[in-house]
Amino acid sequence: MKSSDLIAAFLLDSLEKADGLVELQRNELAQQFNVVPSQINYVISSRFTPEHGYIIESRRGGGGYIRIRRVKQDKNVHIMHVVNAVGNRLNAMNAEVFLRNMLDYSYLTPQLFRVMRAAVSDNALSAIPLDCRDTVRAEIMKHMLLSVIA
Amino acid sequence: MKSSDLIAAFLLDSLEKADGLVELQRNELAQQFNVVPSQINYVISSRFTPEHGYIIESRRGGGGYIRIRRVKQDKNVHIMHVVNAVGNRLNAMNAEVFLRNMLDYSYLTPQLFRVMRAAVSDNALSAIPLDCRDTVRAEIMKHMLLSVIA
DNA sequence: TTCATTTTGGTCAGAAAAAGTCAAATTTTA
DNA sequence: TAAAATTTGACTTTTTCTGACCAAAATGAA
Repeated sequence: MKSSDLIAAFLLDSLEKADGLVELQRNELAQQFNVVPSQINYVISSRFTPEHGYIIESRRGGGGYIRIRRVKQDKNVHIMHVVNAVGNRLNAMNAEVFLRNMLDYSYLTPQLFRVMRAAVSDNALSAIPLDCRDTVRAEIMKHMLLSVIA
Repeated sequence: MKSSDLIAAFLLDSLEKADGLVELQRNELAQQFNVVPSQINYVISSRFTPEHGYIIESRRGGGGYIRIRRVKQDKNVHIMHVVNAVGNRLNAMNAEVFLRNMLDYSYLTPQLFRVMRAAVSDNALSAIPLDCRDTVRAEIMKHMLLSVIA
């Protein structure tokens, strides 16, 4: 059995027991599974992404941690659907369409709509080179949407 | 739990109870939390700055003190102040600090706070090269804040 | 008053304690 | 065998903690 799978299984189990919220210390966990610390990052970034329904938060320095939060999917199915529909790239026009649609269905308040539109607007993202702007926009959009669910 | 967080929590609690004005003795407080005195300075300068909405006054010599005062401001003024304070670059930690402060003052709803935090988190922006990430973050933050005012 | 002593708080740099990044090397899978 | 997934470790960044030394205010003696 691969280490990554073992670690992922452990984290899934912990999430189950802890009702969707688990906090870990990278070095400690790495030691428990006898792998280098950066492998914890690999496991998380390959299996606990927003697309998989998880939000990651972390802190460095003394007393640092990595926190994994599972977002509920049974409710907010529509929003999850949008998250998946966004995919890897998202242009400004489609972003607007998605947002307006959610506003129309009252999945978003008008204020939330304005803020999210501002965040993914071409104005806000103008410093990003065109070739990766839509990728970044997709990421921001997905993270914002998941935070609404969480 | 980190000492710094414990001390900050204690100070926030004191501020709450004392209606926004608290006065302390550096050495005494350091002793209570079993840290060196300069750590009190660290906690204050990392968490109770003007940007966070606090004013610090102090006096040396016999009967010396450190006074922390929370200042209340008009909502839009405060938000504009944050917009200005953001400047051209903004790292993830300061972003969090600004947002949390606005949340504390009820300038943002908890949901708005979560969404905005998600939008400027390092996770959402990980596709952007490090050397321009903080610039983009600053832009996104400012656009979102302005959309709240508008 | 003047000035030495004591009592505070202030600064800063370095150590320590985490987590993050990236790309090369290896292993697995199709 | 070629592509994808995994493993590893060297290097970076962020945050916290500590201590040595500095500066200012109060106090008391000469």
